[in-house]
Amino acid sequence: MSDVIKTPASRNTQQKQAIMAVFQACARPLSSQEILTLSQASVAQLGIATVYRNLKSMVQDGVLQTVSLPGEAPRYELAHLHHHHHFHCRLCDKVFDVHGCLKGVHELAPAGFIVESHDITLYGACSECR
Amino acid sequence: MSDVIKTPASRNTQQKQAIMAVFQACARPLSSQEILTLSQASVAQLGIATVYRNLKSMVQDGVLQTVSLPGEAPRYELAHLHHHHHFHCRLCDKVFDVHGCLKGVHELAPAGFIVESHDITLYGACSECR
DNA sequence: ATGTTATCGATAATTAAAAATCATTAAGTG
DNA sequence: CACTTAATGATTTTTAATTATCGATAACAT
Repeated sequence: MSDVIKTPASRNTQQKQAIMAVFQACARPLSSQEILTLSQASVAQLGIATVYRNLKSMVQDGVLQTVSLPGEAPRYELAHLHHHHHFHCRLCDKVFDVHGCLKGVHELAPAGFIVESHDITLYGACSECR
Repeated sequence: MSDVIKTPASRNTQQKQAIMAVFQACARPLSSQEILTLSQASVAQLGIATVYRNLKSMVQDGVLQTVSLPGEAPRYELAHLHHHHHFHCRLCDKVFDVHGCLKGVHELAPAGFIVESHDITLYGACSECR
């Protein structure tokens, strides 16, 4: 007898494929509602519970990561992107990636504080909305 | 007869005084729970509903302003402080002010985007916790 | 093609933060 | 001091996001 615990085989469902395709097509952080709406173009009867289930498993699998912005419900983006920050459009509420960073961020902290990481969020109007 | 609508007189209660005193003593953003606990040193029987009520009116009156950090419930700080950012200690969960800012923050945005404001959040260990 | 079962979709339940309710208390005016 | 009523404190309700439930469906190994 084996002590090995069988991990249940995961299935490549149309729902999961549709969600993944949306992330690759959009290339920006998406809310659960955006994911639902955008994925329903491929799988019309998709439900919100399925979106949440897949987001959770895709984060656990390291495919996606959560994006937290001030005062906002979590959004999700593809994991393993290199260091970047975010722009939140006040008009359309969409979030976009901002590439690049700034020198001296960690030196802003008061003396005696140890800085391990940082987030920068920009606010304004995106190119579509301005 | 006058068309003037009388604004109900506000009262300078012990509860409100205690809450205000806590903000002046701490000089950092506080959560509703921190405000409750700290203010109970002055007014032992203080309830959370009173904290929420006073926070709301103090924000409306422009005395306090909300501080939103990624993935966190709102904190509150005295309004009219000059431009600053925040440090969130991963160990004690307290938030501290970070004075100063960086050049070129708004130039990080993609071409065609209009940046109106920004937030910088630092994460790590505060001087007490490190 | 068939059987097993992971996953689905619809909906109910849960959770945490904030707001509403209401009888009681106390601030501040006269 | 006495009175009016804003504000309180304990509690319930609401709200919004997420999770759990469960019968039905479809992925996929055989």
